[in-house]
Amino acid sequence: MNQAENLCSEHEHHATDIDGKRMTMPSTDQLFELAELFKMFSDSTRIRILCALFRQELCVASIAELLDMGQSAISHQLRLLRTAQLVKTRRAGKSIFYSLDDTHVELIFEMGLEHILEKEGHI
Amino acid sequence: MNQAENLCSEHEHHATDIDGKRMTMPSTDQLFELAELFKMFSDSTRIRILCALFRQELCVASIAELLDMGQSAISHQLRLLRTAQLVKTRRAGKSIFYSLDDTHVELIFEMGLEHILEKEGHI
DNA sequence: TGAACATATGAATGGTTGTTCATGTGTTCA
DNA sequence: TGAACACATGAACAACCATTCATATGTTCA
Repeated sequence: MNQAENLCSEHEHHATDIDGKRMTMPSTDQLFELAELFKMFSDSTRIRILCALFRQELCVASIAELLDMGQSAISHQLRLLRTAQLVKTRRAGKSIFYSLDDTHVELIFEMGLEHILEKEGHI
Repeated sequence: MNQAENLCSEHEHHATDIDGKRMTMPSTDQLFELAELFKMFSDSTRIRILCALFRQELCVASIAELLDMGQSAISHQLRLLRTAQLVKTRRAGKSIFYSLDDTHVELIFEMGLEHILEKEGHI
């Protein structure tokens, strides 16, 4: 029996400096915000919208047609993306064009795809 | 009135080559997988778990204590992270140690934090 | 101005999800 | 072996969420 195995029973839980670690972690508030950001990427519809906007700005009807979904559903999701400051709008006549409002989104997506490809290789 | 404003009425929706764009987008399946990945980051508890694992491997009880949550709740979340191949396990006696199983997670988080900081600056 | 169009939004709904409680599985050691 | 410990897991419940339907807002143009 080595020493590490015993620490749990002594309520130290194998961690030598839990309080110290907590201090170096991003604040709970920041991690909550981070979760909120990734929540925007956690839905297929929103991901497809953002991905479509990588290439060019698009109006709502274009996005709806591209994703083969109702205008209302798209509009609701765009509102969330707008609130998260991931997209911005520009009005042109009756249409409203949406475009990306963040330089990190593409990079984040790229690394997400790398993860997927890496894990697929292991199957 | 310029030409662009009219395209919506003609059901072209301002996009010159919608079909072409669809082909260059990642497949719907891939984007679904991508959403599933980001879904793992879309919860505060899971984010905090992963963040705690950046520094060192931890057993379940340590994580529960660190996050001030019940053991069962942590265990359920760890199961999801395991299924997503984001963490791996190592048994040591009665304890089971969890550690990160992906090199992209930290990079993705870093860019997420950059996004947050950038947007905070604009308020 | 008013009809047609593009988009936004509130309410309702079915599906999903995170936590808790109770219990099961696997390990250690006296 | 069996008690104590560490963790996993199934069921239940409440909270949340994405879509749809109906309708409202804002724009263009005849």
